[in-house]
Amino acid sequence: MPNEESRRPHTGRRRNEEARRAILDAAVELIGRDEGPVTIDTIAAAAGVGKQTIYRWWPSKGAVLLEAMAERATADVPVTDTGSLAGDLDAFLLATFRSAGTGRTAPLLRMVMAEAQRDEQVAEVMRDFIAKRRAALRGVLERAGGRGEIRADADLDLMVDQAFGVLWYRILIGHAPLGENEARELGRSLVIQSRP
Amino acid sequence: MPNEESRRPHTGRRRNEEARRAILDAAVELIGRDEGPVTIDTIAAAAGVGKQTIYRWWPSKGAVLLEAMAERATADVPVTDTGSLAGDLDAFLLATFRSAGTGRTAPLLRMVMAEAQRDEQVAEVMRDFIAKRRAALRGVLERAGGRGEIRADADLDLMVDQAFGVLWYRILIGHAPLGENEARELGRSLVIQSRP
Amino acid sequence: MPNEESRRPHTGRRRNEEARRAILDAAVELIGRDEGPVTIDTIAAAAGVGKQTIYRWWPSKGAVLLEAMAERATADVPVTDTGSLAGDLDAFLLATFRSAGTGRTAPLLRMVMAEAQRDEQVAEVMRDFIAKRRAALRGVLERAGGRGEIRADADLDLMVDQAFGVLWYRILIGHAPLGENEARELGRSLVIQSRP
Amino acid sequence: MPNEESRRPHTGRRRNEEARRAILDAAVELIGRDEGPVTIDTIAAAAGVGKQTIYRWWPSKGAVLLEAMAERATADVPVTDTGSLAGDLDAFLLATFRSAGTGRTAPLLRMVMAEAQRDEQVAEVMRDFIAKRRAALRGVLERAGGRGEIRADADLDLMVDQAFGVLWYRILIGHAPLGENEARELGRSLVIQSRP
DNA sequence: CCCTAAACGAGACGGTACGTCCGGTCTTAAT
DNA sequence: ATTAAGACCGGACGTACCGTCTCGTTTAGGG
Repeated sequence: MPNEESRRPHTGRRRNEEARRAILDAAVELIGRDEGPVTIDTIAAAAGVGKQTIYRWWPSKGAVLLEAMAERATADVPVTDTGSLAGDLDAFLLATFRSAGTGRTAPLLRMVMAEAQRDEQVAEVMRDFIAKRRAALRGVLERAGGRGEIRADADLDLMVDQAFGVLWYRILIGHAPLGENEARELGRSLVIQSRP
Repeated sequence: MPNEESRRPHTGRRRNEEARRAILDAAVELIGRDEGPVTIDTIAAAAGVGKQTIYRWWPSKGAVLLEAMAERATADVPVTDTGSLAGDLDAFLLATFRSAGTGRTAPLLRMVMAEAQRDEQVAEVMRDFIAKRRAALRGVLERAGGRGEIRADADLDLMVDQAFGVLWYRILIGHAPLGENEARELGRSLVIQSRP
Repeated sequence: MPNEESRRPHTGRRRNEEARRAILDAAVELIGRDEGPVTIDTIAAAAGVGKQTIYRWWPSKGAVLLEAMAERATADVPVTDTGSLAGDLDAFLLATFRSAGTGRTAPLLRMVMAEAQRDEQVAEVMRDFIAKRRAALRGVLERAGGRGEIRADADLDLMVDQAFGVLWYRILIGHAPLGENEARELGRSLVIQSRP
Repeated sequence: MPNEESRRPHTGRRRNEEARRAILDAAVELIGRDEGPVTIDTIAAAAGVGKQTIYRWWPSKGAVLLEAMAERATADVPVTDTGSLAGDLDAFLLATFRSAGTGRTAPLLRMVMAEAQRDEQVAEVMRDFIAKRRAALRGVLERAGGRGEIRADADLDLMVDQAFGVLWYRILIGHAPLGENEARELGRSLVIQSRP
């Protein structure tokens, strides 16, 4: 690790961006295809990369998956302001469900969540990631509160967890779909329960 | 495999119920104590049992944990009828949170859920278990509907998933507590959103 | 598998010669000490090596022991030419008995022979090894035949098998010693029976 | 092992002798057929017998095989007196080779010898058995000595071990046949080397 | 234009857990 | 009381992954 002064700016070969991409893509691809176990070895082989190249940049398999997941999530779910709680929720939840419910992403999320249960390091980064997503949704609710759309004694954190809870619960168990209708219905139920 | 007539009733030694108990208890105990990894070997050793005795009756570690989990859940969460949606929900959610949020049970649930993401056999039994718990809560809501306490266009399945979603989401991420206050607040929000 | 041109010379870490030595030595040591069972696990532990490192290079425990045995045998029994059958036999048998009858080697030979009875792969390599040893002794006899020291109708293969038969029989049963006197007496009996 | 008097003729279910035969036959049969491993379980199953019935009468698998082997050996090799060393040796060795070289017996002998290398109890009984066979052959030689057919300084024990050594060596390695010609040639070589 | 340090693909390494097999003991109902 | 069936404890097997450690090669600065 370079020190803060960076006295010797750099010598030697730089990180290969292609390898990074190949690793993340191979990981997602393997999880999505669901053929056999997804291990560091299979990821490395699928990416045409040595194992050490993975361990040089990530501490564990969970970290790789986590980065792949985070990459997709931040790209897909920008927060928009439509002027009404109903509109904002709809936009947020539709984008979120579309991103998370997708064929390739859902298995990835399942894997990351499973990994976080075994690996405390992954769990920690996961909590950070989750905190950001929750803050985004809570921001939507707080803005609506500023507009007087939410009853004073509403538990915003609980509402946030109801939204993400439904999402994760259905992803992990797979007993119900995660389509646009479900996103809208969920938005509606949150609007109703928060009315002053 | 014995046929439905059970023509050949049984020969040979019977299953040792003490061993079964020791295995399930050891598994829960080890997960709860959180000292080192919980493996089939450590469970067998802690239960004073040969590994084969575990594999004779369960196909995998996940199946053992699942059975231990199911045992506790059915014992702890009977459905009661208080006459009102608010009362019924309170009773159900308080019992559920108390059971699931307990020191020993929460790590067990996390482990089982993680296992279900890797092992399709576990996932299948998990889905059965989850379906029963959801049916119980849905029963509470339907009874309230019969009393006219619920608006006609409410999505009962979504409400059920909001409740269990919050529960699992908080267990798996661990960002918020799962105490009596949270149970009550959750019940209240469900009552509000379902009012006609 | 490298072709004859060796187009791709080699990539990746090379076989660790120290590990190989440690494994073979540990195996012989454990058999010699006769404390508890000699298993792949105990060999690996004694050699400070992972089990997989053993299985990467040998197909079975028998193969490990066989290699250890072959190593010792070729080192210890060079063929010498004294000019007379009696002298050559004496030299060969003394060296052979000294090598095979040694404290550490005899238990090794017993183990290998036992293993060869269960494992056809070991048996095959064993037959190769045995064939070489038999050829060496037969060479001694043929050289004597060239000098006219052996009757025409002598069955050289039978004589060879008498020599090695006595050796193995006594090693396996342990009813008689395998010292210098026995080697000399055996040599004498072979000389006598082969006289023209 | 049932005593010779059968003092307590019967209580409870009676099948002992049949079971004993079935076990010994099944063991030999399984070893001879060479299909899959020969374990206590497979022997019990093939004999239509419970495992406990085997362990009631024999201390280990090796003991079963040993008894099967001993049964055949004593039946097949009576010592005869033809009046000459050459004749006696021929008779003894032909009978021995015929018995040991047989399709079903040779694999049995290999198995027993292998077992004796691992199990000291089997080794002990094996040494007894071997001692008897050696004594029988030594008796033949001593009788010839009494007739003046053997030189004074011949090492009778060595000659005995040469004979049995060839036999076992070829059985265990399988590099040469064990037919009538080999028996006769072996007898001839022993006669030659013992001539006064 | 070479030198040197880092990153790379390959793959062997020490280690842990897996799920299976087998040996020898114990328990059950039937005979 | 003995049997066949079969569950039990213990322990070795051979495999799969993990995360680390060499190898020899490739690549990008700095001299």
